[in-house]
Amino acid sequence: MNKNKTLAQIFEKIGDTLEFMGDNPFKVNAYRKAARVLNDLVEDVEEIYKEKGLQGLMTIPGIGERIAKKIVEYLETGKIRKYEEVMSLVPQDLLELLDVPGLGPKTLKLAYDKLGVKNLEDLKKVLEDGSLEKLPGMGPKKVENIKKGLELYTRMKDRIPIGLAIPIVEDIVSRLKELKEVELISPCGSFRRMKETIGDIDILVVGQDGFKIIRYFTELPGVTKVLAQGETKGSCIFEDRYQVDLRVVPRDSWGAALQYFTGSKAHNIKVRSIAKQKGLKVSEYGVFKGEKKIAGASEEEVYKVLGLKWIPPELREDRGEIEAALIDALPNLVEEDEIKGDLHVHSRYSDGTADLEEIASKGIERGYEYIAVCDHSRSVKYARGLEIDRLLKKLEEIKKVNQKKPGIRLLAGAEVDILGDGALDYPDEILKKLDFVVAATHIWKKDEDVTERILKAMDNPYVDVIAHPTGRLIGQREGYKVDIEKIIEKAREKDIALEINAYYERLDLNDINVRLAKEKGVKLSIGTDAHNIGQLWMMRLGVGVARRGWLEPEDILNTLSVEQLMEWRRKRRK
DNA sequence: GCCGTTTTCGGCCCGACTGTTTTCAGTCG
Repeated sequence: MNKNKTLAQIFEKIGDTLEFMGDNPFKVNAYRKAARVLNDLVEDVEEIYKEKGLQGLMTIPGIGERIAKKIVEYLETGKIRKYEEVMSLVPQDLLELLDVPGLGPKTLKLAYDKLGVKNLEDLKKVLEDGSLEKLPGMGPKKVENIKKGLELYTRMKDRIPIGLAIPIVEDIVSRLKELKEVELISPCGSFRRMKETIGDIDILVVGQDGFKIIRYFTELPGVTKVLAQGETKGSCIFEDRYQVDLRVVPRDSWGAALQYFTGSKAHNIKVRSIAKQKGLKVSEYGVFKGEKKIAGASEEEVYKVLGLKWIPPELREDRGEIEAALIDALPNLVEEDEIKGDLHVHSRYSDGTADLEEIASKGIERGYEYIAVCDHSRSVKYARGLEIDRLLKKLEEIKKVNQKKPGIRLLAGAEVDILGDGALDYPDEILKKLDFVVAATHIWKKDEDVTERILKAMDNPYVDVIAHPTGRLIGQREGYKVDIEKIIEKAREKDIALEINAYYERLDLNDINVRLAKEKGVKLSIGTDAHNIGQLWMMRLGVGVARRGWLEPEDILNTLSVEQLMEWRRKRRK
C-alpha cells in the first residue's frame, strides 16, 4: 500500500501543532508544503526510497534533509519520534477547532493556556460564560464572530461534491447575467478548477453598479442568510448549506482578479515568486512594475508578462504546470466536445430507469456517436443484475433500437461483477457476444484487499475496462483496499482501460491516479454510470477529472469513433 | 524546515478586513 497519504497526514498534523505552539511560521509552512507534495505525488515514496535512498527522497521539491529523514524513519520503524513528541504536547481534539472560521491558532492557544479549553465543549462554555471575552486582545465582537463561526462549522463541516454545486452555480450565474449592469461573470475558486469537492463558491463579476449587483445577489431565490453585503463583495448562504461569495471588480483588473480568485493557493504562491524574481509584483489588481501596472485585464496577459503560457484552471495546483508553461510544454487537454460517447450507462433492464430508446434519443441530443449500455450482472441482486436470458433479450432489443435510430449506436455492454475468486460473473461465451465489457467490484468483505481478484479478472481477454477502480464514495466511504499501482501496471500490460467514473459521488479514478495511469501509458475510459437520462450531463465531471489528470484526447477511449473503438478491442484480444 | 544563474544565510506571496488598538495583531482568502 502507498504510504504517501499517511505521511502527508502526519506532516499536516505536525504543522498544525507547531503553529499552535507558536513555532516559526515558515517551519509550519514547510511541513504543510511537504504534506501537500506527498499527497499529490504520483510515485510511491517507499519505492523512491527503495530505489534511490535518502537522496532520492530529497529530490522531491519541498522535501529536504530533515523531512526526508523523517520519512525514512517512518518507512523503517513505522513511526516518527518527532510526531509522537508533538502529538503529546497538545490535545488533538483541540486542533480540529482550527477549522472553525474566525478562530485561529493564537486565539485557540490563548484559550488553552488561560482557560484550559481542550475541546469543542470547553470552547462553547468559555464563549457563553464570558471568560474568553475578558482575555487580553479579546472583546465582544471577536467572541460573537467565533460563535457565528462555530455555528457555520457544525453545519458545513463537509465539503460539497462538485456535482451538487454545478446546478446551483449555473442558476446563480444565469440569473446574474440577466442584470444589464453585469458585463462579465465567471465562477472561480476550486469550482473553476473542477476539484472534486469544493468549500465555498466564488463568483467574480465586472459591472457598473456594485451596490445594485450585490443587492440583487442577496435577494436571489434560495438565499437563506446574508453574511455580508457591500459595494465590492457580497456573501450569502444558499439553501442553508452553500456559501456563495460574489465579488465585483473593475474591468481592467478582471484577468488579475480571475487569476487570483481561481487559485489554487499553491499555484498563486509560485506565480508570485516568479513575478518577484522578475522584479514584478502580482496582486488581484494586476501585475505591477514598481507603481506601474503592466497587466491585469485578461488572464492571458497576466501569465504572458511573467513569461508563462495561459494555464487551464484545472491544472492550477502547482503540480508542474508552471514549469510546463515556462517552456510552452502544457498538455493539449481534452475538451468535452471531443467526447464521442458515454461508456457506462444503466438501463431499465437492471437498476436504471430509462429504456433503451430514451437512452438513444438522449445520446443523439448530446451529439454522441455511441453509448455503451452496461447493466449489472446476475450476482448483483440488489441492483437487479441480469440473468443470462435477460441479457440475451437485451441484446436483441439493442439490435432493434439501433435499426430504428441510425443516428447513434447503442453498444451492447455489461458491468460484469468480478467475483470473490477473480472470476467474471458471466461465462466467456456470453462475454464474447458483447460489444463492450466493463468489469467492476461491488461486493467485498470488510478490510478485504481486492487487488488480486481484480488482477485475475484482467487476464480475461473480454474485459475492456475496469470500472470505478477504487470503489470510493466521496464523503461517504473510503473504498476497498486495492493497490492501484499494480492495477495500472496490469492495465498497461493487457491494454485494458481504466475508468474515470463520472458519477458525482464517485469520480473514480481521481485526478492523481488518472495522471499516473497516463504516465504509465494506460488509456482511460469515461463513463457517467448514469441510472437515468438526467445524469448523462455528468460527463462534464469526468472530463474535469481527465483534465485535472493532464489527459489529452489520445489518452481517452471516448474520443475514438465507434469503428476505432471496436478495432481497439479486436487488437487487444489477439 | 526548505532553498539558491543575484544568496549555503536569510529570505520565505500579498492584500483586506476586523477589532481592539493608539500603531498593530489575528484571521482569511
